[in-house]
Amino acid sequence: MATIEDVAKLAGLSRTTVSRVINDQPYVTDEKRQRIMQAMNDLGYVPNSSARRLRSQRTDTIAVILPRITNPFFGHLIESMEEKASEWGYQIIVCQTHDSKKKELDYLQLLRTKQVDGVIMTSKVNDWETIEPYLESGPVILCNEYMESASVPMVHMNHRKAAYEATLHLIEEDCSNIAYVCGGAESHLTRERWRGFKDALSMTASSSKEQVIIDWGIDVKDGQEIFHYLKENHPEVDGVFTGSDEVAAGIIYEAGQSEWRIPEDLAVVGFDNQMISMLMVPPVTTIEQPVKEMAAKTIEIMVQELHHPGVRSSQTYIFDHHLLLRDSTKRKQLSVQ
Amino acid sequence: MATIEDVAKLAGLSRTTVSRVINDQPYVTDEKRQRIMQAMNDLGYVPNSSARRLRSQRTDTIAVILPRITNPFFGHLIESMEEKASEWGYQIIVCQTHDSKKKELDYLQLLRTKQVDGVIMTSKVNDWETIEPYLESGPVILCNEYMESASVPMVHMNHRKAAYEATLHLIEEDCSNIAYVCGGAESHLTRERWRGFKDALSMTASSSKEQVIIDWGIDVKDGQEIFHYLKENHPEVDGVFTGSDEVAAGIIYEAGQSEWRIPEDLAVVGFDNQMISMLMVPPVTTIEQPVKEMAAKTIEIMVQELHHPGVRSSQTYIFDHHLLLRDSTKRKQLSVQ
DNA sequence: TTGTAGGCGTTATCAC
DNA sequence: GTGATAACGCCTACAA
Repeated sequence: MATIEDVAKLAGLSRTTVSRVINDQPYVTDEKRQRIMQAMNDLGYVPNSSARRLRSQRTDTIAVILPRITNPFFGHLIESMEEKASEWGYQIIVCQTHDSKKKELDYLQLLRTKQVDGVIMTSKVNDWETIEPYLESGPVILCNEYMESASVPMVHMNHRKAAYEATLHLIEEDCSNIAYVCGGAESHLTRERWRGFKDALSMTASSSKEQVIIDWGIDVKDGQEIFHYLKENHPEVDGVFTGSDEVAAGIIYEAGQSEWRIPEDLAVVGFDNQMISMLMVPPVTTIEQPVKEMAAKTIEIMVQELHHPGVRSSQTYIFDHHLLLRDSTKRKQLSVQ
Repeated sequence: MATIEDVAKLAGLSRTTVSRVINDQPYVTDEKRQRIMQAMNDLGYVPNSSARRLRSQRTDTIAVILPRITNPFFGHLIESMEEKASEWGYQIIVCQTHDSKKKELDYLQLLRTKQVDGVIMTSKVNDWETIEPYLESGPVILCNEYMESASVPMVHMNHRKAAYEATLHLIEEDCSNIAYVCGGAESHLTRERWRGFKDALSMTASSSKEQVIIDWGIDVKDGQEIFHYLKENHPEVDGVFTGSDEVAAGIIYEAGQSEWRIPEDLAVVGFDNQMISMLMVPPVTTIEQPVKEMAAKTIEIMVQELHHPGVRSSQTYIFDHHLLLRDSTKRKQLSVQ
């Protein structure tokens, strides 16, 4: 590997001057600049990034913590983040926790060891008290996941309101026994959805029966099992609010296998407006999140914090959801027909 | 930020001894080891990774180049790679090219600037001649995408054979006008599939009509458009081989909207065995790739190359596919019923 | 068993 | 305009 020293020698100049050329600085005659460029070319020189990092104390890299990238919501989120970040000259490193507290901390450690300049958390499994000490080492931003009291910037949707609207919709479609399905790690986001769900239920005088709650629904497979669980143990349930389109799809798929009719026998609401929610038969009523916008805003804040360190903001940006009504909940119109 | 020097001072010892403790080396009395650990704790010391990288000339990071992470096939691939890599203490950085030649080269450049120790290419948009010079800077492995003549290790399926089998299956199901759909960048992988497709067709005396080829099918939306394209321009087509489950899903969805029957009016084959292929109505016949195994093997080779540099192998590992027969192609049995 | 000192490749500071 | 020189934080001969 050629170093800056080699270039300097070949060009018959000093490292300093070469460095100036590399970094597009002034105070170099055109003639020497040419000579140096030539030398760099001849040697196939490229600046060593480890050395630059050590010297500049910056890595131009951002860590994004998420549960698993195969969850399409996070896939889309990180895709958008990567695009935006690269516009600013930053790299993204993907940190999958698989909901492990240890892994999450390992990844936060990247901030301490200066392998990344900042961390974006799209999920959170450790307590905030455990995470807080890491803030000293660099900016941390919460995107998607959030908390009550902000000590860091947060970018997210109002999940409580979203869940509220979705549940209300189920009620309006004459569901009288609505099950609640969530999954993944216990989190504020999940609690917010739960609150929204309860808010809606409390609007109605009904719900005599005991509430059916399922907290282990993450993917399609879980959805399939959940259907059978409901069928066996809670045949009275006629509506389900799920925290993900994948779970909703699993339920609907298995319902089809068992010759249940959706939405007549069971209305289903998903979350995230993934492709799959449109493709299912029947298509799934779901909640759309402005993923790109949230990703862009998050990167924007991060870049700002990195460019103006010390100005630690803790602003919160809340985005609007959009309830997409589809056939998986269309009970009234169907019965009229 | 505390440095090794600070720790040494606080413990009343030298940097060397501290370094020994950090790296779990022998020749340190237990007592001093304790003292140093204490000091590290008190100062909240963590080794600076940029310095380590510069010193050791290693980054413990691997770049994975792919078109887009929201394509589930690549999502699963990178998920498995990340898991395996982290077992070996390596990080993965995600490099989405979006099929841009420039981006691909930018990412390969990471190898030159020593930001990563090695590169895994799961797709390839530039010519091999363009890529070859980068091999000097570190190991490059092809996973999924491949070439005729190997100068680097390759891990992949036999796409020709897979396409052959899938097409043969369509023929056996009495499809007489089979359209071929592929997408993304022109690549060897695509060409191999095309060959397999032709191999199968050449087995039959039929196919009087001109071949219908569509080369712009990547995702669900494309699939939807392709359906309409076929409906308008090639109503004689009664079978489609697609290079992706997403495209297949799009076709099937739109066929449903137009009241076409699948597979009676049109049989559809997908690729990759994504969740969606099982969930569609009807479920989609598809080709399963051993994603986890390929990912694991790729990381294994990479780690080996990194641990024993110089021994540049160019071994090829070919994995078997598995054709999953589902209802989207079940024409014969249906007509018998 | 411990410490000294040099260097990994850059860039910033200060002289010239 | 240009060039010495000193860091950045760490590891590792080599010496003691």
